[in-house]
Amino acid sequence: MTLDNDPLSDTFAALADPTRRAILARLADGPATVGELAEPFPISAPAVSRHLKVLEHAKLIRRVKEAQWRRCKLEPERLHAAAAWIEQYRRFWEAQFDSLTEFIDALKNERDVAEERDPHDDDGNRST
Amino acid sequence: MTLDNDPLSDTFAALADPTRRAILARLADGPATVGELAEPFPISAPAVSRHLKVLEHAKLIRRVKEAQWRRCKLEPERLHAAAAWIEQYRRFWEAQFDSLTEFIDALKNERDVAEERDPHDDDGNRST
DNA sequence: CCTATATTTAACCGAAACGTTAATTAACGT
DNA sequence: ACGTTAATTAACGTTTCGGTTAAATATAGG
Repeated sequence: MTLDNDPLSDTFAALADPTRRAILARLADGPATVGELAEPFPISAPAVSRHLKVLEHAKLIRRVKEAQWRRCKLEPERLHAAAAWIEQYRRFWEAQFDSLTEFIDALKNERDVAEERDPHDDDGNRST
Repeated sequence: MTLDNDPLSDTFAALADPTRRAILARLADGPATVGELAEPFPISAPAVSRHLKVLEHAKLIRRVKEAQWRRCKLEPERLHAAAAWIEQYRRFWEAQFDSLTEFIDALKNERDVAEERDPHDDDGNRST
């Protein structure tokens, strides 16, 4: 639902795409232009542009015009809201598990994949 | 449906639907049968069944057969993973904001809506 | 003004999401 | 065995999503 649903749905929908998550991860290292963001991905510029529009609509990023570039910048407020929503269930997993390290590892792996070239390969661990 | 993508995509995609979030919220109060879960929603039983299948595929719930019922139960591990992923960005929002209460309020609102009758209500909490 | 660069919009396509109703499977109670 | 209840699967339609290429827009700079 691209229309103005509830913010939480927009946030989670935006996060449901690995390319968009990779874009956010890259943006966590600092602002970047659309071209810089598009460079690692094997998809066309319009496709990236649309991903950015989704992220912007979800208010996960903000784009500021700068000459002929649009510099993108992380906007963490909605991530905060999403985390707060999930945190409701903290008592559940705390009651059952306590293994945090594997999740940290998993997200680090995804981060590496994003930093590389191919964002839609989940177990594509590789070395350089 | 989401064929075997990465788990994180499945998790966020599952959370992107307000009906499914409401189902999870209800399940946070304890296990329930499909019929019990379907009752508050104005959609058909097959639609609910499919939502449950999405949640089960994403491993956010588990269904155990019990006579002619299928009791659904929250499975928090993937929520944990999703929270862990988002937590990467904690430093960003901590650097910029500190208003936590409004998010708590927002999720309470969504919870109320779910508990009521109509799960697809948008809570326009903030301006713009 | 003209051109190169950066990015978006338009038009289109196939696949997936989400809803429906009708039919089906499974288990219970009598 | 039969009928009832619980839930799913089948078949179908509409909308959204994610990708493409081609065209449009905007800005910098000779």
